[in-house]
Amino acid sequence: MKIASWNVNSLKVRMPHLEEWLALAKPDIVALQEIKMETKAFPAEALRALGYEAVASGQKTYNGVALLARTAPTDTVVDIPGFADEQRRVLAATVGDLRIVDLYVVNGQEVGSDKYRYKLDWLAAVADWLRDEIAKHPKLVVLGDFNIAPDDRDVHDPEAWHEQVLCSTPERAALKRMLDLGLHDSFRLKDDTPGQFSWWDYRQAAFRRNLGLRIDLVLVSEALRASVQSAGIDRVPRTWERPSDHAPVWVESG
DNA sequence: ATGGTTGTTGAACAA
Repeated sequence: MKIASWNVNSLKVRMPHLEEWLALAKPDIVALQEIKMETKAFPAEALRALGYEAVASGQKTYNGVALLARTAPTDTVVDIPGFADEQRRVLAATVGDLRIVDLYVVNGQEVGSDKYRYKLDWLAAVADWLRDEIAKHPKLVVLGDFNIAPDDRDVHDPEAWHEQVLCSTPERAALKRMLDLGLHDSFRLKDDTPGQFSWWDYRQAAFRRNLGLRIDLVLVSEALRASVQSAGIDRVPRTWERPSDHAPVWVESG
């Protein structure tokens, strides 16, 4: 069972890349972020033709998440319980015996900004929700664009990024509160080396110079931890023409 | 140098 996450930064632009990558990587479940389209525009039929059933929660211009699986996802939730939010950033569903939660975490723009405060409030609400989800569904996978680099191994230049957004102590503490529910960063179960990134800025030839951050994560619950065979980051689509700024990340379990 | 690139929408915003 291969489970992946990819921030595609516009599914309209990146649909050819998604199709190519599905054929290459053959994932069983894929969480997408930043589809940047309304739900009604989501290409469900094209994906079905490729062997994937899909659910989406989109909006005009920004955000938007979707979940693809070999069998139809059920029991879909698109709102954080008790947290009013017009932004379409979460999608939870059941696939087989797994509960999947796809997150497009708020970016936060700059430490101390209104958007940063929204990010921390949003993360707290999601953690509260996940506490209930993991109690109901022990086999839980939480994956997506977390917009947080878990620690300095995940940052190309920790000094430059020190206490900057995506790396600040309150953001990392919010992520730790999530992990403390009994979730594990699958990549770090298999690889403790620094310099393994999932996002590179479009500017300054950042990908070519590997000036990136690891901000896309696949978290697995304790019940799934021992089943993780391998985990990784697929840099290949980032080399393609007109790429997303994020690479797909994945875990193989079972 | 508060820069630079990309995407959506149509000059500004978000990342």
